[in-house]
Amino acid sequence: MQYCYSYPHPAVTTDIVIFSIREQKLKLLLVKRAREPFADSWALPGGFVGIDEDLEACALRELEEETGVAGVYLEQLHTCGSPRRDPRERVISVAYYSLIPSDRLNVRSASDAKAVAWFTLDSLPTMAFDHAEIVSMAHQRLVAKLDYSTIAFQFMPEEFTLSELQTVYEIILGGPLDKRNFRKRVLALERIEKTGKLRRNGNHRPACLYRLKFPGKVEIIK
Amino acid sequence: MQYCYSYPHPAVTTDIVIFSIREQKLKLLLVKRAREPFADSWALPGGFVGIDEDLEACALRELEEETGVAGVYLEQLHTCGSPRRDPRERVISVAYYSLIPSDRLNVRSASDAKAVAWFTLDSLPTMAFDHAEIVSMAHQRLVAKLDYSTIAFQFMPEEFTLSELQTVYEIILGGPLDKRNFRKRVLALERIEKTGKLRRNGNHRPACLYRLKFPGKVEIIK
DNA sequence: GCAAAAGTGTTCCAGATACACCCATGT
DNA sequence: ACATGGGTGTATCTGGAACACTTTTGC
Repeated sequence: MQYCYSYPHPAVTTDIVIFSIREQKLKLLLVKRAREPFADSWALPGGFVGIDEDLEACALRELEEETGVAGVYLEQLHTCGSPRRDPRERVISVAYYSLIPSDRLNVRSASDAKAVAWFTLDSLPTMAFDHAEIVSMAHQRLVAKLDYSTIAFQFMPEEFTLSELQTVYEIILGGPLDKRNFRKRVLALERIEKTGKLRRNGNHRPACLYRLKFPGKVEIIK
Repeated sequence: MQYCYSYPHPAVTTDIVIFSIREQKLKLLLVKRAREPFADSWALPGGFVGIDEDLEACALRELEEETGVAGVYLEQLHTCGSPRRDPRERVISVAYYSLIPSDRLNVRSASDAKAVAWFTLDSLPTMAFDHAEIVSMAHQRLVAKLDYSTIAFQFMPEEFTLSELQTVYEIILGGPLDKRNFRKRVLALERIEKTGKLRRNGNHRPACLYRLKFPGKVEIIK
């Protein structure tokens, strides 16, 4: 079967930068390419957009195929279309990034026989295509959004403690935060509430558990 | 001549939201479509991406074709790819927005027989495709960027007065600003400098002229 | 000398920052 | 009783907001 046009058409893909907090580090998910080009290189999960498929739907589908998770935060990042970024044909890629709560551990190890692994940002392998650039943009955007949005909440499981939330901010920002100021600020947002439950975790006072008032909703603050 | 692929490919276009300050208003440039679909509707300037053409190069080309201006600020906004946004075939559009200095008046009235006109944001005509959404996103982005970047400087001609710059901010933000606070803030950025020249403009004290220290460069501030 | 825009500093307030101790639990 | 992380309030600092008069020119 052939699909013919009176002028040349590019192919269009989506690629997804999938962030999560794992083992107290900010990590992202890469897949090992099975086929040429860049066979055996690591790359962002992604794939071709179906001819009747919405761009975001495509990204969500790829996300679920690679990680087995659905219903997570997804945002469009940038569209890369340099004419020679793919040696096969002209490919324009719409990049998305996604934040996955730490408790969604059921990442399929190898959905369609591809190796899948989490990498920290400071130990990234050489990546296929222009994926290193995309990752860099996504990271910048994530860090910027911590400041002026509630995006970090998307890393949290359904119930979490304020200390856990603070740790997430500290991991992404790369430095310690003052506990009292952090709590004051985050509670003043009025976007989280106590569940009433406590978490007993070790030889110390149990922590109050919180939940998001508006799960899935990322708001601009300030 | 036919171009054939083993699976269906979408078409890709760029569309450009062209902002400028004209007659003390924030306006944007629209073109009247000559052909179907949406013949005689107003639409954003834009067109198909050449198979070997970079996305940004395509936007710049369209921009120059419609306005006759080159070397202006251009930024990628969003990629729209809803499957039914164009009735002809699947078209994915990479939207850009652009800021044009007020003195670049040489907008070609009708480059290729199309009507071209400037519209204020509160008197926009019904627009083709999803262009109204794109305009709305571009406007939001512009307003947001005023706050945390030096983007507004891109509306200025080579030489300008502080009052003119303040007027640009007031027009976009839609309200008056305090003159002393405005000057303090904008000079503290250290991105503009006196040319040494004065502008005599009426029955009053002449104003110092300023120029950008880094023309074309938009920086994040704060 | 009068009208009209250019230019210039200080006070005040709110939001961010710095900082230290008691609490509840497990061993 | 002690070790461990959980939880809380106040003083200070800093950047933004409010605000009014003098200067230079053209008529």
